[in-house]
Formats: sequence, C-alpha cells, structure tokens
Amino acid sequence: MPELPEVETVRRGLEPYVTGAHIDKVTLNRKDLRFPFPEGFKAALEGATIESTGRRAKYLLFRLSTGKTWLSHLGMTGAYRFEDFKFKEPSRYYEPDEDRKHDHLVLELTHPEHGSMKLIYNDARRFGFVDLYEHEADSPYLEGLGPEPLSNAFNAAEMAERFAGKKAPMKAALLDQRVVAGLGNIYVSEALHRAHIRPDIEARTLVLKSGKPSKRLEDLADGVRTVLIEAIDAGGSTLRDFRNAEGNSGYFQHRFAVYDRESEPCPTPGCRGVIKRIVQSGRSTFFCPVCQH
DNA sequence: CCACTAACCTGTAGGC
DNA sequence: TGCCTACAGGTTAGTG
Repeated sequence: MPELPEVETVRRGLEPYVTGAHIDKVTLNRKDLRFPFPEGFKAALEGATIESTGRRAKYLLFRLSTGKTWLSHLGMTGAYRFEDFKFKEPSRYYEPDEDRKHDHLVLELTHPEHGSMKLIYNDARRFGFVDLYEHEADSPYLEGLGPEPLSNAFNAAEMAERFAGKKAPMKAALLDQRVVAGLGNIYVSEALHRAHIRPDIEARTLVLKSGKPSKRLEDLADGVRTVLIEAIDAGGSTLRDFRNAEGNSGYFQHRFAVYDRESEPCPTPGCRGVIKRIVQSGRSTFFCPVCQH
C-alpha cells in the first residue's frame, strides 16, 4: 500500500482524532511484527497523551507528552483504523472490518472532544514495524534518509550530487531512500514517465560533467514533486484494500499514467507508444519506450 | 562503497 | 470447486 502519499494520507486521517488523545491502554496481540515490539513499548504509551503527529519519508511519527516518539512503518499492508468511534457527521461513520486476525496492536484512547475510541493496527504480511525513542533523532531509521521530496531541500542540484558516479539504473537510484525519501515502486515509474526518462539508463548520465544538473534532471525533480502532490490531493492510491483511518479509499490509481498499464496506449499527448513492463531488481517497472529516452 | 539477490509473510488473481 | 504458480505498495541481510 504505502508510499509517501499514502502514508501522508494516513497521517492526515489520524491527526484530528489522535492529537490530544490520552492512551488508556495498549494491547499487543503478538510479540512481533517485522521485528519484536521494542522493550517497554506498551508501558511507554500507556498513560501518555499524543501531542502531535508527523511523517518522514514513509515513517509515521507520534510525539508523546512524555517527550518520547513512537515511530510506525506500514510495510506493504499495514493500516490503521478506528473502532467504537462516533463521528460527528453520521455519513463518516466507519463500519469495522470483519477480518480481525491481523489486528496486531490496539490502543484504547480518550479524546477530550471525540470521547473514547480504539485505534487498531492491522497488517497481514507484517512487513510493518513500530519503534520507540527518547528523542526522535535517536532513530536509526531516520538517519541517512535523503531529502523530503516536497521540501526545499529537494531540487535538481541536490539530486545531481547524489547521482554523480552512480551506475545504477534510474529506477533503482530513485527507489534508494538515501537519494530521495518516500518514493516507492509506483511513483518512481510515474515520475520517470512525467520527465520522459527511461528507467533503465544509468543515473549518472543525467549529471553534467561539472556536477551541475541537466535540464532533464530539473524535469525529473518536477515530475517527482508534481506526482506526489497530485497523489496526496487525491487521497493516495488504492490497490487491493488500502483505506485511510476513516475508512475511505484513495483515488489516484485512476490517474496512473503507466503503473500497471502494460499494453495500454501511452497517455502522453501525441505519443503513439504502448506501455511496456520490465523487471528491474526483481520488481515491475512500467514505461513508454517511445516518449521516455 | 556499490550493485544485486534472497528473504521476510500472507493474500489474491489467473490458468488449468 | 480446487490446486498451483506468480505476484503484490518495502526494507534488510548477505554476497560478490
């Protein structure tokens, strides 16, 4: 499910209901997700209040009144949902899932305005995980991440530095979280199509000799930014069963230009190409062999 | 340091 | 209906 736009959609869905909520009780339905729950996780959360939410790359962050930070990664299939929660507007009332066997973490919350509710983490494949820190800066997962693609720290010149000398294909370079933080398999294909760049050329070929960015790298930075912004505006993409915490699905998948569109005509105006699927480092890449070069 | 593969785990879609 | 295979949004450990 979750690349940067989906994680941001989840954060925005949780934010109004968990900010200011007191954590009354935490239940762990197993001892591990991808990794064991950290030592003292339950005890650290119980009795604390969630003061704010955040996101870095694909990591969700919950800052607690105790000063500690709870980090959550959704892996491939992780999802949060609310239960026992009465929305003020009845149309947004969420019917709980019937399949609870992958409910791994349950937080019982009391919110000053919204009352009591449960926040439940469900994750079929258990590639997700949580962690806990005295200070956010202690997180090994956040260390070494590249710039947030929607911040000023991300631009073509900055990418040029990180692409310099890289023989890896563009696809792999953009998936590398140390280069840009938050892109995944879908949005890499989409961003490269927007910039008309083939996914299988070496990353270093877009850097000029002086180390300065080329026009094509400027286009790529634009492609990354615009696709992420549009996807967030659409509430993320829904493949399989992704829902945000309010039970709504995203709509961006209807706007994929190339992802999962093998054999369909290329949507670039005037282009007569047909979308092709190739496999790079074990994962599908979709692109147009005519307008991407 | 770089580049690539296998592995983690479960569910689902498609072929027969 | 059932059985089998391929594949799925991510990251890490291991190899060369």
